[in-house]
Amino acid sequence: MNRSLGPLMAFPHFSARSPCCEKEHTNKGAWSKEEDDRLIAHIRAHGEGGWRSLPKAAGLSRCGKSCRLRWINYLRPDLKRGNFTEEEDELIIKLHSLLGNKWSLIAGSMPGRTDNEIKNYWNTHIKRKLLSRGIDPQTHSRIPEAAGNQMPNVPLQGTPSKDSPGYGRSCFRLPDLNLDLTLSHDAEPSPSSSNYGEAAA
DNA sequence: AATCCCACCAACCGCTCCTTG
DNA sequence: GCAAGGAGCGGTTGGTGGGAT
Repeated sequence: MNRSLGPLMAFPHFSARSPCCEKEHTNKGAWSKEEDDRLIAHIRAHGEGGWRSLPKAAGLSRCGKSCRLRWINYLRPDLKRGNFTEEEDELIIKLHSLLGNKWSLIAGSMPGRTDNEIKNYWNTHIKRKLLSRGIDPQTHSRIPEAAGNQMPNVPLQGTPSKDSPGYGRSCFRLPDLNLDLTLSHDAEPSPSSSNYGEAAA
């Protein structure tokens, strides 16, 4: 991580934030079947949200963040799981070239897949796949010494960054991809933004 | 059979963003 | 406009299983 940490990092005990939970009294590590069942039962009864208070209400000795992660990445009923298809591979590559490491945005375009799953898959499979094609996984441009003819060295268009003007509200397009990604805080998820399946085909 | 190495992935950590009062 | 707290995100770590030696 290369975020500006500020002077407080030298003095962690002066953190401006209280911890999200009392770590001495929370379980860590792998979830047991019983914990999963409790979490599922609670969310079925009360719905998602209120993660901070959920552990107590559900009778779990877990941090709220941990509960949220477990639900989103593993317990949610609409998860697809299983191997990624070749089409999904290509879609991830294209979306990553467009959006960078915005895993949640990429996951938003891939129903049934989670940001964590995609991130892991990227780091373990796709990075290597691109390198073997002579493509830099971060820039999506050709690696000079591995020059082949796999891909024209086209500069990326509109790869967003927090420092770029209009971040979060811009429209990005990729020439060979039939995408119209309008990123807007107040935009409704529109059917027109769900044509990624066609684009990947 | 033992051990080492590597790939995979669930989960954690620390940060920023967003909402609310 | 500001501060505080909750939610969400992305990077990283650690445990585990399988293949190689």
